This record gives sequence, structure tokens and C-alpha cells, in this order.
Amino acid sequence: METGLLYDSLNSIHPIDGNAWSDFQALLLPIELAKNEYLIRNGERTQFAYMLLEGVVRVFYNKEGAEYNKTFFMPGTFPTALTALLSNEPSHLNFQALLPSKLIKFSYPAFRNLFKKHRCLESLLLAILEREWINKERHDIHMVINDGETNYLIFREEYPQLENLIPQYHIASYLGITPIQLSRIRAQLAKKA
Amino acid sequence: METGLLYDSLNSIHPIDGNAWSDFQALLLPIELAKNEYLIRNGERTQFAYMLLEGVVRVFYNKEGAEYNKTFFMPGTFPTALTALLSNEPSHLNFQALLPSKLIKFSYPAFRNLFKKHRCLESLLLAILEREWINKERHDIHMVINDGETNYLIFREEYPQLENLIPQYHIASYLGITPIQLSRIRAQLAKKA
DNA sequence: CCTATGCATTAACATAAGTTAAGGAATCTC
DNA sequence: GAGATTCCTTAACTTATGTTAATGCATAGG
Repeated sequence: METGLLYDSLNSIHPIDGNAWSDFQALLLPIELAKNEYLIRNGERTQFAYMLLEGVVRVFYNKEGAEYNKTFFMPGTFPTALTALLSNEPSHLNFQALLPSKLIKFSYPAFRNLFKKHRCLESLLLAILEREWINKERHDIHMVINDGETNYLIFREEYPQLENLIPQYHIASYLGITPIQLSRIRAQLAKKA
Repeated sequence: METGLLYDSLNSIHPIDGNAWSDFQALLLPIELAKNEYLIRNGERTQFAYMLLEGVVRVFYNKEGAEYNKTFFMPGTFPTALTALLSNEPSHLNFQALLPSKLIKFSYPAFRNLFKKHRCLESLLLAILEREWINKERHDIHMVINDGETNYLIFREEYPQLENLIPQYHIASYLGITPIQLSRIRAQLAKKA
């Protein structure tokens, strides 16, 4: 199993000492998802955290049949239902692979059990939450302040290449607009250029 | 200084042992804000975390003169520029008292210095971030899924009494609509009832 | 190779929400 | 207590975006 990417990602967020890493590594399990397969559906509980190695995962909420995309996860990131994990409640969100994907998973309760022995892992979790908080706040500010066109341009910077890998209606949903409106925006941008 | 409310709030999030609390208590400073006075303006750095004892504080972003309200803080909560504190960068957000307010403040770096001695304080910060994350996610889901009318009703549940204490244009901005549109929604609701 | 399916685009139309502007109630100030 | 200020409401109008529907590629399956 390819754990080097995971180690590098985590260690760069907060240093992990050797013993902590070997205890943690014992928890890791590889999994694969086919295109359109789900990691978690809303209403399900989960005990697992994930890291994406290959592919793309989307997160969306679901209300009366309508889907609202919230985030896309790219390789090297953590498509994990944090709220469901932390609260131990059923997830309100769905996590779905949009392409054939490879991931590493590990049990979150087992991870927390290591905190007593390895304080650096608790500090690591704190550092991850801090980083996620900062990213989310920056993202939210963009989405509120800007119009659809600007957010589309930001999307293309945030997720390079992604627009060529997934249908545009997923992007439109992420931007909070209809695919028709996205099409109009793209037409306008093409005219400008 | 009235530190009981702060102790109870924090201790209920994560238990704080007696020594940790007395070391922490030594950091606390009381402050007062007049109506419309700022706690932090965008572009400023800050070292301080706050707890609100009395009054109301709003958080908003500012773009080309337009203001976008993001949150309101009520007594017992923490009107703190978390992102600016954690990242040590200038704040993108403004924190402003909407009523005469009383707060407790403490230095965040000094608080972090206590982590070595009192691990329970680090666990407390982790627990606070977890809770904030969960609240924010729930809030975001509401705002994306619902229309203006539903969000206005949710606002009234989330912040009981607040709509009588502050101008309606602040509420409209929070809901992402114009004051005129909020007025139309209120007129419709009155007609239904 | 032909057909069916999924997806993006475009046009025509409908609708919800923004803009501008005016009036009036409530509150503050001198 | 008179005048000024603030702010909420309402109306008339404009605009942006959603809706419905038709067209045309491209790709996959038989």
C-alpha cells in the first residue's frame, strides 16, 4: 500500500514522531471505489477517515431529490465525513466517487485511542481542524462576495483540470447555479477572450 | 470580573482541571465596547480571543463598500477572529458591537503556552474547533438548501429576540437578501398568519 | 454501422429578486 | 416639543436567473 503520500501530507501539517507513525500505520487499510460508487450516504454513520490517492470524490447534500454539491476532493486530500465522525451522528452528506478511485482508510476511534500514547497525533488533529477551518472560511467569503462568473473562474483555479474530468452540471451545482446559467457564463467568457 | 459564565461554558465543552483554570484565569482581562465600536477591523492582526458577556457583536466582510453579515454573537459565545488568530495573518473580517457590550479577553499565544503544562487546554481547543465545525456545517447546509423565507424563520429560532434588538437591514444582509426583499417576506408571513 | 443515451448549448419565456424612489412611523437631539 | 434622522414599508420598474424545450455532438452498446 502506498502510504508515503499520506505520511508526507500529515507530517507537513504537524510533525509525527516515528513511534506514532508506526502505530498509526498499523490502522491503515486500502480501498477502491468504482465510478459513481459511494463512500458514505446520508443517514449512515461512519467510523472511518479517508485519504484519496487517485480519482475524484464529490460531497453533496440531498433535499427532496435535488442535489447540492458542496466540495470536490482531489488526490492528496481527505474525503472524510468530519461532522459525522466527530459527532458520532448519521451523516447529512453524501460522498461519491466521480471516477474510479483509490483510497486509504482508518478507524477514527482507533486513531483517537492513540492520543493517550502519542500526544503528537492529538496535536495533528488540532492542526488539521485549524487548517480546514481557515480554508473553509476563505472559500465561504469568496462564495458570498462574488457573482457566478467570478466563482467559476475561482473554481478553475482551485481545481485545475477538474472541469475536464466531470460533467458540467456538477460544477454548476457546486456554484449554486443551473447548468444553463453556467453555459451562458462560459459563452460570455469565450466572447470576451 | 465575572468569570463564572466563561468557566461554565468552557468546562462543559471539555473538563478543565483546577490548576489549569487558575493559570488560565490569570490571563483574563475585562473590556467594554460602546455601540458600533469595533473589536477588530479587517486588515488588522489580533492576538486576543474574546467571550461576550453582555450585548451583541456582528461579524461581516467588506467588499467595495458593501457589507455582508456573516454571524451574530450573543452572550456566552466567543466573538473571536479564529482564522486571524490561528494563521497569524491580518483579519479578513470585521467584528463590531451592535449594542453596548461587555467582554472578557485573553492572549491567544499566552493560552497556547499553557498547553505544555496543561494538556487539557489543548484538548479544550480541539473540542471547541470540533463544535464550531459541526455548527458551521449545519448552518451552511441550511443556507444552501433553503429559500429566503425559510432562512428567515431559522434565523428567528437561532437568535431568539435578536430581531428586536438590531436593524432589519443587518438581518437581510445576514440572509443574503436586500432589506426590501426581507420586508416582502415579512409582509407575506403576516398575511399567512 | 446504426441507434440510443447523456450532455452542452441556445432560444423563448416566466418569475423572483434587485433598484430606485417616495411616504410615514418611530426615535433622537437640541 | 419641533425638527432631523433613521429605518421600515410599499410601489413601479428593471434585470438576472430559472424553466421548458429543441437541437446537436459525442460516445457507448448492440
